[in-house]
Amino acid sequence: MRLMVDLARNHGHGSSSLHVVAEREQLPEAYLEQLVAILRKAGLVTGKRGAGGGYTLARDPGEITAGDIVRALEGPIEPQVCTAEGDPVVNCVREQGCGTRLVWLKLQSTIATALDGMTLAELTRQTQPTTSVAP
Amino acid sequence: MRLMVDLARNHGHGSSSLHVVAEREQLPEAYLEQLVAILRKAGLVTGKRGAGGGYTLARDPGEITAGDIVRALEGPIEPQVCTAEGDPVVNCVREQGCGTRLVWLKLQSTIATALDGMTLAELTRQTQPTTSVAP
DNA sequence: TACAATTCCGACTGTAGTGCTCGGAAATCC
DNA sequence: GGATTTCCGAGCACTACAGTCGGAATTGTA
Repeated sequence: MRLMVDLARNHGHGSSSLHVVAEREQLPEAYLEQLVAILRKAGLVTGKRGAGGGYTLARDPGEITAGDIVRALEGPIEPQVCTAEGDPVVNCVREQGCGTRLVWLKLQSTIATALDGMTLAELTRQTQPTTSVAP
Repeated sequence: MRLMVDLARNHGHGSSSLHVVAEREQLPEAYLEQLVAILRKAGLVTGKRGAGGGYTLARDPGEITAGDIVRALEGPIEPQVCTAEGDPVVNCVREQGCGTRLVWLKLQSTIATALDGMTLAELTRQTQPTTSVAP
């Protein structure tokens, strides 16, 4: 998440190497490498190899939501297996009788709505960069 | 959760033993025992020992929310440690600069609102019992 | 009073996810 | 050719979750 917001902040100024991002965000570089691989496969970022390379957002910051990122990294939003996003009810034998399915369904849609409603553009707008850049 | 809804359904008809609940809800009794101990310590249910004993909701089903149950079993609602419910920001050094704290804060309040808005009474009203009882 | 039912309690186990490390191969720029 | 950087796979420590087990304390009833 922090990685993506960082990339969003630098969107339009070329690509950022993980090394730089890791330093800016105080995150372990080796770990980011692993995460960004998933984000790349999900089509959220694009990587460029070699010296001067790095990563860039694949879409405009206004077109990427927190939901996109969460889904890429953690799979479909499902408080319980029986309430997986979009899929038909397949894992639960109880369906009708289950007194709690309603809770998880409601929760799932609430969470999804909240996450899908926040774009990276908004997040960069509403927060300060971690290290201030000279003017 | 299923346990609590089951108790709510039987509220006003004496106490239910875990043995019976476990059978009705198809849940492992030994496991329920452990969970109900937590719920009891949280003041959500009361237990009565001995033959004919069992558990009862400590309050009216309309006075117990899904949020109460989740908080009892899983602790405060916090998508991230730095966004624990109610507490002042204490775990995060980044505070201002963190581009993602907003996401978790929003998520936390959304989830809490959703869970706190569902009472056991509503859940029993909107669902069928797992095994139908003869009239 | 004995017995059965039932809560109460603590310790233990297996599995999966999360955050993180390491070593190395491939591409790209200078 | 060398530095930079992405790409890839394997592995590790920790924690939470779901579940089991054995046994002690309490209470109603025959």
